[in-house]
Amino acid sequence: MSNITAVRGFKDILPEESGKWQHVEKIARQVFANYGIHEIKIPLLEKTELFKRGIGETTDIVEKEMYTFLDRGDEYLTLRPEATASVIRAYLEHNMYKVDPITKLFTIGPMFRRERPQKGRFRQFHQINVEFIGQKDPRVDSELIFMLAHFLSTTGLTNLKLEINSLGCPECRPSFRENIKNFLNDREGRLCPDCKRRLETNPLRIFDCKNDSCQESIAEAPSILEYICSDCGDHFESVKRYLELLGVEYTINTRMVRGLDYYTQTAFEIITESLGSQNAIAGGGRYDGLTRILGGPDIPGIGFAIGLERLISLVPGRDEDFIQFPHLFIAALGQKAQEFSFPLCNALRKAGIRTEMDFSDRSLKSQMKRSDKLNCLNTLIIGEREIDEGKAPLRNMATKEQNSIDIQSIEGIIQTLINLKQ
RNA sequence: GUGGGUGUAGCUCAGCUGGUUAGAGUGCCGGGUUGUGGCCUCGGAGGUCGGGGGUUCAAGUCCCCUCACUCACCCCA
Repeated sequence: MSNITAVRGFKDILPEESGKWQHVEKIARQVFANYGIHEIKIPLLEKTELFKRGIGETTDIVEKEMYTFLDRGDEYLTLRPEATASVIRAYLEHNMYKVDPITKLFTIGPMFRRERPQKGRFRQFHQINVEFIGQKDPRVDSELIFMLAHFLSTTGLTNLKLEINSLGCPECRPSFRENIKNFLNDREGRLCPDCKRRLETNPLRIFDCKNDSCQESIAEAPSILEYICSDCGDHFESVKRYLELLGVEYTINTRMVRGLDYYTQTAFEIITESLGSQNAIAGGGRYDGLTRILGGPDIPGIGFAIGLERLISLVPGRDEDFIQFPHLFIAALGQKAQEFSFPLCNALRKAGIRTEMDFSDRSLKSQMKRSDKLNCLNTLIIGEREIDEGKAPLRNMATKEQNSIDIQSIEGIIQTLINLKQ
């Protein structure tokens, strides 16, 4: 019988990697707290309708990437492909806007998209999401981006690039879309097959194509920024001004389009050179129409998602730099010492001292080897002789210094080791 | 969904044009005298050569199918 393996595109995060994950999540919680953002935990499973309406029926995510199933012949459910729709659903469902018109939320967890796996892209992947709901002020856009940059640099990332754009609003986007379509219709012969198809489905996507001929065709194309209405234009100008005020460097990428239909006005991405073709480590934008689409009142919002796998792969430092080594290894020699050490070991742990020991009663040499392998800071050697004398050598594994410590009482040993820790 | 690459010990890989009991490094376990780790040294365990079929006296090595992983397209975090 063959072995059962993990599902394609679903990854185990192994113990040696988890230190880095915890480190990054800890920084996230600390940074977010400074900006008054509170954690919300939302379900992994939602009614399919939520994503169809929220993300958009014709997006790639909804058309071909969702894990959807019929629940006991009753209703269609979907493993969430992104978090914003769920956060807004919860926000509306609990009437949070009535308690406080300004809400800042974050959530951390897995997302599911059935794409072909490749470098930096998995079918189950993790995101950190932040949503600022209830404010339209361009300063909100700018401080959200400022905070994202703050967070990423705190994790140690460098050489990141911020790109921003404005996608306009339901008032002004359609006219731009028509214009691009007309512009490209004349040049259809030079477009790649994919882009010919996009001409009908989503002409804005042609901006993203990497094909040289398509890029040439579109080089002269009008920019969306020439078409957005004055409200959107003013908003974008203010966002840029406030970014400058906050000292955030950016470049304008008029070709950036986003894959989810709910975005309006400000859109942004953080990209890196060092990740291969999946180069976006974070992305987001404003979604002022989303609450209405989901059946609520008209409430503006803006947010972003960070790809945790991508982020963590760029965090400097080796995996082992993020794990906590034991303070102490107890090498117990012989029956009597083992009997003495077992309760001692667990009393030390209870007192906050990371302690390890070995039950196999092996030679001191192999117990020392194990202490070394576990990277224990100190080793306490206890044999019959030590128990009789009430004193035992405590070896500092780095300096090789050995000091005799009192082992008359467990309380005494705990106190000695706590003092040593400081 | 479409292409390319790769699948040999826990891990990283070697195995020339098919030829006797499949190798190395690393990791693991144990020794190198009586109670002290890292270095060195000796020994040991560990592989249905991804799976299935075929060609052949003989296949890890050639052919076909299949699966998995991986990179790219696509899309996005």
